[in-house]
Amino acid sequence: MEKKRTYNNKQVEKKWQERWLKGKIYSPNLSVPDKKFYNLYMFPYPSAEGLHAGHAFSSTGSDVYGRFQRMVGWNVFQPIGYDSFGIHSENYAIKVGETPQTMLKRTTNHYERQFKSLGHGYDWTRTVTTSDVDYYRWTQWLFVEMFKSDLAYRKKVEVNFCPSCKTVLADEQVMTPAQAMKEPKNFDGSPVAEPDNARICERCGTVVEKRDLEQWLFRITDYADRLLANLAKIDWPAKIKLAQKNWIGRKEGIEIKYPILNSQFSIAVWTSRPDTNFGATFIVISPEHPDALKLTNSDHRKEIEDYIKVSKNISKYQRIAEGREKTGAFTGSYAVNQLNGYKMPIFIADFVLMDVGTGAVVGVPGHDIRDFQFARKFKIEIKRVVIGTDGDESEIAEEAQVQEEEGKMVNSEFLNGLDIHRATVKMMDYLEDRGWGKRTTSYHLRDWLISRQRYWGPPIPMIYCEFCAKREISYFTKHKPLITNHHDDWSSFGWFPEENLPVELPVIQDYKPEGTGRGPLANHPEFYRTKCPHCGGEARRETDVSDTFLDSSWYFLRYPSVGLDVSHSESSDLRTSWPDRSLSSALQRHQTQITNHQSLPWSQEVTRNWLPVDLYFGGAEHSVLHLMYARFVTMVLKDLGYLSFEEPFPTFYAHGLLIKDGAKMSKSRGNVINPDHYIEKFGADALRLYLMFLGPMDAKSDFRDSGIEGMRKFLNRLWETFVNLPRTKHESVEVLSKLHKTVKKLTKDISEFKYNTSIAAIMELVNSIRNAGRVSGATLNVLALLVAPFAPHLAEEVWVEVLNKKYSVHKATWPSYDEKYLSTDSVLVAVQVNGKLRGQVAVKLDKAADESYVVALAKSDQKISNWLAKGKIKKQIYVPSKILNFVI
RNA sequence: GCCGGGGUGGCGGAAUCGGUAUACGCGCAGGACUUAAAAUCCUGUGGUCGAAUAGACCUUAUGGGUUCGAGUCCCAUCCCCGGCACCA
Repeated sequence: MEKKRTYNNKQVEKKWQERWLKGKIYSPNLSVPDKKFYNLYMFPYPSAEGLHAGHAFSSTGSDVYGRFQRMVGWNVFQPIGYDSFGIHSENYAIKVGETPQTMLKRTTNHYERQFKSLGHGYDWTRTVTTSDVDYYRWTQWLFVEMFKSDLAYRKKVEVNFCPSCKTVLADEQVMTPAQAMKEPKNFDGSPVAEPDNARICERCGTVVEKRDLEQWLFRITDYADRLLANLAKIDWPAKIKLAQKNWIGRKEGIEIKYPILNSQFSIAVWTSRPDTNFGATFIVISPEHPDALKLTNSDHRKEIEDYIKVSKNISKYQRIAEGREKTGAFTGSYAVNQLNGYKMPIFIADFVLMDVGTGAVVGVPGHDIRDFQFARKFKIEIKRVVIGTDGDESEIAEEAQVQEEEGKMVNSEFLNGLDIHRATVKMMDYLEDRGWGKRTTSYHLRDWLISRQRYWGPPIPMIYCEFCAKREISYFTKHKPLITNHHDDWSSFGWFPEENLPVELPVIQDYKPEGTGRGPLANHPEFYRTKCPHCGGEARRETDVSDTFLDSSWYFLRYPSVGLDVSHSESSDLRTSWPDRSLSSALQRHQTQITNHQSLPWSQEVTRNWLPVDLYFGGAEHSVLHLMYARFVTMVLKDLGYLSFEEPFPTFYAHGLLIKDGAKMSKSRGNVINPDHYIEKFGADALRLYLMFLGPMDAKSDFRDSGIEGMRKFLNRLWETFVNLPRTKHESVEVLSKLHKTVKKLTKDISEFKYNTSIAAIMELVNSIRNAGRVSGATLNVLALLVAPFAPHLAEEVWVEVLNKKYSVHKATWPSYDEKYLSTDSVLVAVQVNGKLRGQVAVKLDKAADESYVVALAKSDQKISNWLAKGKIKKQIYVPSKILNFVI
């Protein structure tokens, strides 16, 4: 009797992990551009001691795909790194009472050990850590390029400020409690007034405040149209594209100027619905509107001033909260609707926001719910100018009668009878012809706020010289902007980029934020004191650091070039990749410099061969943050001539969320899963299989401890199958057929990320083999390959040790669907179900048998009887459809 | 409110083109092995009625429709999840 070998998962997994690393199995030669597959997993930010189960879930999903691609013949490059700069890591360092440097040294080691213990096929010779000076000098370089392109500028802006994190947040980082999945809390501990409408810090859940601060911004809005248009070209989940589309929020409209009665002034409003303008009966402007007081009559001054004062103390988010009673105050002046001479009273009301449109709204109460509510309250005339689909022509007295969507124009002179969409176009033409309005497009997207008043980030590499500022000298005095030319809409005087990068982040002890509106570096003269690059006089470095999302906006460009000495010139010519449109001379000079080059953050050759990313695998929570910023940065780099493509991730797959026992994992629930525990107890293969078996990759998956036991059992049975099941030369028909089907199913399912059904199919196959009680070596070969993406350690062990192969299973070729098992007969059968004739089935066996049976639709049993009588049906048998394929 | 995606056993979830609904796994029940337990293996397992491993009826959120045939297609209703939202 053969001696039973039992499966020691711990020993096997450790052995192969070491061998893979030593043999550099997963470190491809990137100078081979053929059949390249850049498989990218969204790198984690270290804000805890190590990985949580969500990382294990999503990274395994990415790894399975990478391993599969490798087996079907692609040269797969699968890197990993750490998004270690930024607020998440800094907050964690503060929490554990360490410097970020100390904390990261420990935790990134832990992350690395965990990633390795999961058995992922990462290229450990090419990793990226965004807080390494080798990396962030290039993040700073990117900032400088932005500045030189005139895409970076300073502006005093009303910013979101988190009093707990003591920093400014981008709009995208401010969320509702539901979005952030956090309980809202006030900084001072007081109860949150309207928790559902609160806007909180994405990171800590504190209700954000509004502050006016001078900040650096990137002109992402200049790229709004391109970001929108390109969505059609990329293969991303529809919901992510939709989120980006909504976030960009492009709307065609028109800016209309209304003269003010008895005054030389006019008021500009923006509207997307000029068609209803004959029904306009009032104007509302925002309390922050610069002309608010100018438009106010002396006898209304007191009232208006009081109103503005009160509205200042209400947060923006409360102001626009739905269902809130309208408030407002009359300025005493009127604007004239030149279409019909109507005198429209001008009000100030807080529901109008200064940063939307022109900060002024024309009120059409008959056809806008919000305007209707306002008109009701202030007893303003309500005119009907549209008859909706309900045909109602009566006076509009109820909110339900307010028709916003569809209809035909009435009471609108030259528009009468037109459908509202055609009327809109006609009205725009009319207004433009007379010079009363101008078509403009409005966007929801705002410029990207880059500055952070924090310590743990790349110092913004800019220098401010007061002396030069006074003399109105700046970088742009000598240099032309490379891309756009906005520098005259902000004062760039005194600002110069640091050419000698990196600007190193000093190691300081007092790195915690103070909430003063300035970063901790502002307390360190040894950092900020410097010389002006222009006049050589005393100057001051910028002490803000850049947003974390700048670090992660380009990391995928870095990976393939890690370890290459790219600071020497590569004689490659980028000219072919230059944009066709006419270039400014400044940009042309710049591109000549690139070609001749100087240093770059990446090798041009490797980048040309390996980018863009072939599959980007990550979470949907970055829909409008990282995924938008990375696209923007890539477009800019393309325009500057550094890259030949403008979409970094042509294919993106968004994985779902991992929950535990039906609830979201959280520390307060005490249901956070540490993958280490499960790897220790069940092994990495069991954990991988279980995580992938839970459910569809893109849905919420529910982790239950009892389930993983089953996977361990399955792995043992699998091992038994390889080692102890009696061998045979002739495989049974059942097993062959099943094997056949499984190969086919997996090939399709894995490429569509249907991992759970893939694993189920493998289990079925194994059950079928074990029921047969014997197995052929050929079948085992195929089985090992099928299992390999999911349970790489076990697959490797049986491949090399049991099946005596000389090379790694991951270098083996994925099995193909072999047609030779198929018969060439063809029969036409009638199917009986439960003794009743249920239809005629033509079963063709000449080609792929198990997919090509065709159900011929018989209109009735009578018809089948007829067919039978006429001999059209050659054979009538009872066929349980489950075994239909075998009967064939 | 608008725009997406869903609703299938005790649970996670399967089901190409409309063709025996509930694959695979968990759980549960019974059995084998064992002094016993664990582990392992075998059998059963949608519901109701039924002594039944006889048989019948019902069953994919609810109600209707198309079809020889509907989880799947169409209409209506209810519920859940995600995105957007006084955006002019």
